[in-house]
Amino acid sequence: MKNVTIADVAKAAGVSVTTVSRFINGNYKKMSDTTKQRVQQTITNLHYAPKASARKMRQDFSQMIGVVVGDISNVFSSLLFKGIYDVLQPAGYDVLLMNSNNSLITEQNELARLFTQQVDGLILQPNAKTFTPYQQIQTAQLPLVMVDRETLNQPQDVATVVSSNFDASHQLAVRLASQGYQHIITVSRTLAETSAQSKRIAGFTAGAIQSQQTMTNLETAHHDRNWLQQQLHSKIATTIGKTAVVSLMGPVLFDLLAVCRSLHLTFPNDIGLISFDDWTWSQYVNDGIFLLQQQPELMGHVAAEKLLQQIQQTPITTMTYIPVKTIEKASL
Amino acid sequence: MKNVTIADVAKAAGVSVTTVSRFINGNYKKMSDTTKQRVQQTITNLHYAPKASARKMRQDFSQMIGVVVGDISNVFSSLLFKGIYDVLQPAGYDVLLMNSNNSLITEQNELARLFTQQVDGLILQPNAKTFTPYQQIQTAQLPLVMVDRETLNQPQDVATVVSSNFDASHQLAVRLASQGYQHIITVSRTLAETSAQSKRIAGFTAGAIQSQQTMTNLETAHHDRNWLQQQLHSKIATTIGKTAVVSLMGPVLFDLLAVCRSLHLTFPNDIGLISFDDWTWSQYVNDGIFLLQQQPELMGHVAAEKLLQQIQQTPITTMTYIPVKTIEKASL
DNA sequence: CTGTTAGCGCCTTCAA
DNA sequence: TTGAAGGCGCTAACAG
Repeated sequence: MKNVTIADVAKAAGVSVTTVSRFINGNYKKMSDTTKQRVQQTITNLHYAPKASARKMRQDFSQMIGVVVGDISNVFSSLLFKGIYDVLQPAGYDVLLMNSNNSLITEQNELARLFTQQVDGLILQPNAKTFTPYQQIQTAQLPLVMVDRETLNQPQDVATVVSSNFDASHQLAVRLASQGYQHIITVSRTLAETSAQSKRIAGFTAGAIQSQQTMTNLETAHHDRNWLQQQLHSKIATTIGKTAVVSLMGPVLFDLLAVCRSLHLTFPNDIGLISFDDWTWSQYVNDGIFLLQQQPELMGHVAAEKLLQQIQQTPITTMTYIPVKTIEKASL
Repeated sequence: MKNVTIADVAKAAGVSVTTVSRFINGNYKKMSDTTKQRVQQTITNLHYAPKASARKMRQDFSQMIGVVVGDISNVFSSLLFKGIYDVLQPAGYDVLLMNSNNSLITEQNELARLFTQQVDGLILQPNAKTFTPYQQIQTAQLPLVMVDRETLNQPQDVATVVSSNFDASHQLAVRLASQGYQHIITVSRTLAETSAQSKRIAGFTAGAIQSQQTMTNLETAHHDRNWLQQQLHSKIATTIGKTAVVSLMGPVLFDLLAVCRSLHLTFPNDIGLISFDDWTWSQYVNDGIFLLQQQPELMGHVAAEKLLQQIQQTPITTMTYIPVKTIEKASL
């Protein structure tokens, strides 16, 4: 039982390949009902399935979209993908998912592969600081949507979907002041200039200046949990007034909780504890952790829709900010 | 600037298409260094990228693998995918990811699309109870690996990777008895016969019989949290002896924690609390929740490796059980 | 070491 | 309402 082609179907049905092709593509206009029936029948009999690759040769689109995320084992990425998929699949697109491991080199390699696959569009959580490595995509006229991270020197017309990280952080800082917190300590894992974390730091800094609080960031990238513990201990021990500690990404919260336990710091008594997190598990830690939550699924949704619009040449708004949700819990 | 083809490169480099083709495919054996250089140069100059679809027409493989998971927003699925991807991508395969939403209909539709895309192999977290809907895959000689769920009437030679759900549950029941627990209540969300949850129930039941404990399952699929609360309350209120409550899947643990809080049940004092969960967030709830943890990433790894072996016609062991890890915490 | 050429399966213009 | 035929970009005989 070899590969069955459109010709096989045509022969078996006693019609021409053209007719079969028309049938496949839903061009029923010029086709008698009898023919239609017969073709349909033969197709199911022979288990015929048209081959996408052959199709792609003749058309100049592939009905495939490439998605490159930073780390699919991350809740953010997987929810983002879900949002994307739920829009693209019903629209008739198959999705090639690639995982860049937050590495620019891997990412560039994957982009090359997606080019080779002739995807009709690209949704990208970029790893590079600047837009330069993505210039080629624009040059190739390939519809593109950037998600979650803004690159520097990015042309105005590049569609982008990010969280309102700066605003949410800024507002929270001001609110913290109004609740009597005089010091803010943020804890990040990486300081990549373009990362969401940097925007958050910037937001808190701006808010702290405005509200006359102190603001420090602890960068844990090259340190272990002990280091964090020491830093936190010395900061808080030597400080007068209420301190709020903010985890700038989900995984950091794990570290922070461990450290608090070791240091016998309770919240909201000893410190205020806040975290950015895209997952609500922490509502079961004590009376819950105060959360700033992105909306990755919504972001995926919006990004996919923008991509489709680009493919259909519909003009789009290029920069979209998705609000960060505040989940109020007793840790503050 | 139109599509640049292999012919364009050939012309520009002053060689034949064959030579270019050979170069692309790494057939350097019969090629002078000068030619090689020239072709390389021209390719980069022209930004040439070979088109996968044209290639696929000539070869009978696509270098693409289809993966269908139940719910990508689930930690299990996303870690599973990561495991798969980390093996397949380095091996030169691109991965088409599909999300069946745990629906058989969606899944079948997606399988059809993957056929159309002529994937070289399939990794599937199946939704059907029986193997029948997947018969066609076998008939089409398409390499296939089933993950996470066993179907009924499944041919012996179908490669499968599942967690050792039964054994882990069985052993835990026995252990519970030895710790003085006389009653086991499991809480599930669905009772799909082939689901991992059913295997777990079976394991606990077998262990309970062996150790002379009572064993009840609470099926929450068509009920709300209130119902669960009432059930649990009445069971525990009317019971003499220690009771262990087991969440059979991660999300159920959320419900259970909420219910415990409402009923003022503490663990391990009032009840023993245990959960299957593929995510370790719960270590920060009180002194941590006792966990039975699958190893989705490892499962993906193994599944992908099995698939590659099938593609290379290497004989494989068809059924593999991946051990469930026990994370001992104070909730027991 | 290099080139010529025949298809792979499908869509689409053109003709009937 | 249907069919015939060319060609999409690439690979792999086969021929130098």
